[in-house]
Amino acid sequence: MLDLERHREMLRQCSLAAALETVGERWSFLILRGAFNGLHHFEEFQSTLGIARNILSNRLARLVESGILQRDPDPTDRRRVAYRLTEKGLDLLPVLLSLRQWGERWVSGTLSNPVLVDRATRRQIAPMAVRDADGRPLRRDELEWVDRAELKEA
Amino acid sequence: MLDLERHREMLRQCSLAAALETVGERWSFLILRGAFNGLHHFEEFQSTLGIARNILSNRLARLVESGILQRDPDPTDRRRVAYRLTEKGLDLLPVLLSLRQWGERWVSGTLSNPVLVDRATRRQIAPMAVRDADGRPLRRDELEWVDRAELKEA
DNA sequence: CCTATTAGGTTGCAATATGCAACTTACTAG
DNA sequence: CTAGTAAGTTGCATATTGCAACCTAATAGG
Repeated sequence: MLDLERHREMLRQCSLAAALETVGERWSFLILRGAFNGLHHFEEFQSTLGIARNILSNRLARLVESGILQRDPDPTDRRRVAYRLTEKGLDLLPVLLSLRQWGERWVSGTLSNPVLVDRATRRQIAPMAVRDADGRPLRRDELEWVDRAELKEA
Repeated sequence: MLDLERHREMLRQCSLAAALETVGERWSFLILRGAFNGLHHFEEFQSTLGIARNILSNRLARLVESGILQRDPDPTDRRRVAYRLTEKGLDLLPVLLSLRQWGERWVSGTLSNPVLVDRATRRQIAPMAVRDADGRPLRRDELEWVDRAELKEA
């Protein structure tokens, strides 16, 4: 497995691979979904997800280690530990929503619950979409991949 | 905070697990990244990703089976097979971009390449963000999770 | 204080999944 | 007819996951 380590280093330069290194393991994303929905404690994650305790222990440790969750011992009950999302973890929300919307549309067919709303207007958020710099949604035929070097014009 | 039974019910209705079922396996997403960047053939995926041939074979089969890729035998060279994204697969672009942007910002620190632009203006697309129904980006403190049933107010 | 229960783990072991190298099968090019 | 190429498959080693039982430190109740 030495080559595997070397390969991981190579892939670290691609930010997608880098992202998957930290959140691409089995269960990691479901744990994060739980965290976004207000779960904080080991036993809560364990019972709602039905994940094996050793795997949960391992994943929480890795998520903490990579700065996505923070581990806060409860001062009023020293057995308890609260896991909560850091800024880095909270910033995964667009990923989570995109994936959820895709699953909703193409796999499960059912509308997910709960739903995110604009607190002020109580209106549901827009579907995640690729948009231009002004926020206008772009169709796929309006998109093109270019080398970053060619971007300098204008 | 909501009780555990309620969480259990929420998590059951969430389509995230369904999505992860089909694209959450190791390598699947990196294969899709390749497909989005123009790879089509077995040997191309194999050599650019460095993935084991048997695993690649298995993942391609699963992605085809779940309708994310389609397998097109090349009529001019009957050894060759082109794997290309279906509508369902192409619709994963927001997920891929969100994840890539997160990795760029929080993990790799380096800017990814290539980059998506609006074909007409040559301007780079906006970062993936949570937006209200009118397309305005929302800060995290403007967001709230609500039960879908409470949404009915026009 | 003594005991039961709870929270958050760890351990040992079986079942799966992954990784690697070598091999195969069908073509195709020369 | 031969060499090479594309897309796999096979056998076997290593890693990861899942399960159940166990452990330890803290409470909670009487």
